[in-house]
Amino acid sequence: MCGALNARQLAELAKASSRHEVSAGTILHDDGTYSNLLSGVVKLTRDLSDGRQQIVGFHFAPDFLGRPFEAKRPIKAEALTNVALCSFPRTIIDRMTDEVPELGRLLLNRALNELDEARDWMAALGRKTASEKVASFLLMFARNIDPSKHPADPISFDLPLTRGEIADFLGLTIETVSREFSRLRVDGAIRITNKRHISLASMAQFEERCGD
Amino acid sequence: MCGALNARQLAELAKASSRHEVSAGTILHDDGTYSNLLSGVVKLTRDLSDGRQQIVGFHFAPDFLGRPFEAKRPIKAEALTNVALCSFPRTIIDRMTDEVPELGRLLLNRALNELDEARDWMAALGRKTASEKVASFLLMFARNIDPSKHPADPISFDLPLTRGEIADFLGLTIETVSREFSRLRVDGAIRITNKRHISLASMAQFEERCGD
DNA sequence: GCAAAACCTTGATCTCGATCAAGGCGACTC
DNA sequence: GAGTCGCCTTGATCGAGATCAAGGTTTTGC
Repeated sequence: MCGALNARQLAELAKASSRHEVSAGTILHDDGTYSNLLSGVVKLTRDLSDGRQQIVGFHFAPDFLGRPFEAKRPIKAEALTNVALCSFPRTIIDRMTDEVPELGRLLLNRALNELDEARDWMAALGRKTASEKVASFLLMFARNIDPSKHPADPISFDLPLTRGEIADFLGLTIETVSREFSRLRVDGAIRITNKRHISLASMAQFEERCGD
Repeated sequence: MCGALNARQLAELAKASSRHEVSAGTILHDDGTYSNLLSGVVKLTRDLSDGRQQIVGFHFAPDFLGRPFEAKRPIKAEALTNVALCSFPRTIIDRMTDEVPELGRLLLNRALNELDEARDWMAALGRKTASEKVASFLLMFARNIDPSKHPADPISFDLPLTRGEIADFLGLTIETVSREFSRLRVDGAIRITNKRHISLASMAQFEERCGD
C-alpha cells in the first residue's frame, strides 16, 4: 500500500508505526488505529441478540484492518491464528489521504472489494446448497492462504477454524459441515489430517463444486 | 453530497451533469458515470450460472450509484420503479476527489455503509428464520422509502417488488414469502391492499419480529 | 500419565421451508 | 366479453438440513 507515498511520507509513516503480535483467540478491539495484517487470519463476526452468530468475513495477510467513521452495527474482529500487525495512528493516515489522493483511492478500492466479497457470500448464503457452500469456502480459503497467484494443484493448508466457526460462516450447523467434509473425503476431493489440515486434490474440480 | 465543494467546483459539476429518467425494468448498465438517485428504487443482483439469483442490495433516493474500478463479479443494477438520475462523467468526479479530500472521504464512507448493510443481510440470510427475514425486509423498506427520520407510526408504502424478487433477496421461495405475508396480515401486523401496498401497524413491533 | 474439556463424527429422527399442484385475481389484447 | 398472461395465494407433500443422541479423538492442565 505504500507505493503511493514519497520518501518523506514513508519515513513519517515508519516512525509512527508499531509492529506487534497477538495470539490466536485475541479480540481485536477498534482502538482507533489502522493496521496492516502481516501474517495470520482474522475473522469478523456479527451477532444476533439471542446468541446466534454469523461470521461476515475474513482477513488474510496482507489485508488492511480498521476503518474510519463508526460502524452502526458492532462487528467484532478476532484473531484465528497468531497474528502480526503493523499499526498506524488513524490521524496520520487520515492526514496522508488528504495529501495523497492515491492513498484515498486505495482505501476506497479496498472497501469496494470487501463489498464485492460480502455480496458473493450473500449469494452463497441465500442460494447455494450445503455442499456448494462448503466447497466455496474451502476454495476461498485455499486461494487466500496461499499468497502465490497460481498455486500448485494439490494444495494443502491448515484450517484455523473449528467446524462450528465454519458453520457460522456458511449458515449451517456443525453436523452438516462435518458430514460435507466426510463426503468430500470419501469422494476423494480432499484429504484430511488431524481434523484441521486439508489437501485439495484439484482447484479446478472445486470450482465446479461451487455452483457459480 | 455537494456540501464539500466550493462555488467554482459546484458550477463545473452542474455544467457536466445531466438529468434523465428511466422507466421501471430498465437495466442500468455501467456506462462509466456516477449518478445521484433523485427518486425511485434500484435493485442489485448477483446471478449464479444455472439461473439462481440473489438480490444483494437496493438503492433508494438520495443514494449515489456507480463505482470506480472494475468489479470482479458482475453485478446487475435494474430500476424497480421509474427512476430519476443526475449523472456525472467519472472523470470529473475522479479529478474532484483529488482536489477535495472531503469528497473522497464521502465516497469511502458511503462504501463502508454499504458494506455494513451487506453484512447485516449476511447475518439475516445465514441465521434468521423465514418470518424474521420477511419482517426485517419490510422494516428496512419502510425506513428507506420514507425520507423522514422519524416516520409516523402507521406507515404505508408501495412495494415495487414482486413476491419472487422478495424471495430472491431473502433466500426463500415465492410461496414462503406469500405465506409469511399472509401470516403477518392475519396477525394484524400489516394491512395489504392491491398485493403491493403495505401498511405497517407499528415500527416498534416490527423491530421485535426481526430477531436481532 | 490421567482426567477433563473441547472438538469432531456418525446415526436416527424431526421440522422448516421447498416443491408440486390447483385455482384466483387483475391487467391487457383483440 | 372472452382469452391470455403474469402474479399471487393456499393446500398437500417432500426433503435438505436441523436437531437429538451417543461415542470417538485431540488437546489441555495437573
